[in-house]
Amino acid sequence: MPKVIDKRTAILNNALDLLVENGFHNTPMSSISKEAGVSAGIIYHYFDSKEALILELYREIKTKFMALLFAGEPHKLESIEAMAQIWLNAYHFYVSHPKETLFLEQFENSPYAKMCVHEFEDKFKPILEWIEVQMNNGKILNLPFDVLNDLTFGVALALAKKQIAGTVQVDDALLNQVVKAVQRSIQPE
Amino acid sequence: MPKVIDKRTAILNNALDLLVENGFHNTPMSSISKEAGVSAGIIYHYFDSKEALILELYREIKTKFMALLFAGEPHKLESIEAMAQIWLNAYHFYVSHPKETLFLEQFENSPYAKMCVHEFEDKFKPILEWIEVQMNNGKILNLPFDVLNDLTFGVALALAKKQIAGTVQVDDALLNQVVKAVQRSIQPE
DNA sequence: TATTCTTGATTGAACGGTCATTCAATTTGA
DNA sequence: TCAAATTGAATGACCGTTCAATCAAGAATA
Repeated sequence: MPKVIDKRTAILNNALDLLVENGFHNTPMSSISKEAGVSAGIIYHYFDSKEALILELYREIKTKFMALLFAGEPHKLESIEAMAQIWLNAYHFYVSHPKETLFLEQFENSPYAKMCVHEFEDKFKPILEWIEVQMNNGKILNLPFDVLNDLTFGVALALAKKQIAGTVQVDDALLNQVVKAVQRSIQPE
Repeated sequence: MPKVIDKRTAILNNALDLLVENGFHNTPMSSISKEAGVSAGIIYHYFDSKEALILELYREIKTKFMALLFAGEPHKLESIEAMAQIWLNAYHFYVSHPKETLFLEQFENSPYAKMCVHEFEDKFKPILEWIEVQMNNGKILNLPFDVLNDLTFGVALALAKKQIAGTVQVDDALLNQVVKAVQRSIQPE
């Protein structure tokens, strides 16, 4: 029985680099195989198609992201502090995994998105319930979840993308200011 | 001398529809010509290449957006009200020009972006100066411009995209709440 | 131990489809 | 009559995918 996973992960790793660098459509399978040091055909031994390869990459990255999102046991924290914890978890994932972040962005803004974003929806259930409780307690503005998302995590992503691009230098003081601004925006006056 | 501009704008209009619907790379020139009711070759009479066509579309849309962004003479308004005015201008452009908005998004998240986004940078000069004044007066948090942007216009864009996608229904009351939330986030406590 | 056997891994040339672009020929309209 | 507009078939490049052939290595056999 031959090795296994080495070549598969080599393919995935190099695919990530190239897909982020050149975009999905300007990344030929041939360039992925070349960069990974394997033959053109072998990719089709591990993946059904280019699309399947990209979907698999998405699933792996998104799973890793989800795991880190709820790190630090935010459910044990009180009220608005839990939100700050999750917000910072998201932000730190983004800036410490730039390639993964840019991949997720490209993926979720592509036609592929429809095919499997729903797979991760139920991971958000606990956070949705938590938000409902906070709203009922008057701790958080009573807004649709998607709108709250734009006001909070959307800002984290946008800021991280600027940091990744080098457009802004985000130090701890600035990050703190932004967290407070985000909290202020979603709290009743 | 034959007509002129009809065919050119027919090409641009149909290109916009198709590029937004199918993405840049899944929109063959042949489909654009077919949809516009012209022959395949004529596009190259009006545009040097597919890339040139896309760049031209971007320039026209971005120019239209910029013009509307500063409508209502916000410079005559006081303080934080001006910001709300511009914010609403942006939001209303987005929701009333969904195809244009999705095109801008796709364009600015593509490799094309580097080629001409800088062309519109100086249009922002006046707003930058206005912000500096507000900061010095303690009306706005002293944050880098890009960060302020994410906290304000980034939210407008994200919300508009959800509205376009039909994910959330944004009525005037909700919009008002969001504007206030955004204002709160960038004001010193 | 030495020799097949077997099965998955691996190769890379070749196929087929798509698409941006070209251009010789034709049409249009002043 | 001329120049610009227009056509659409042809060209050539690119790229996803296939596949017949080869390889590698453990299992079975002698």
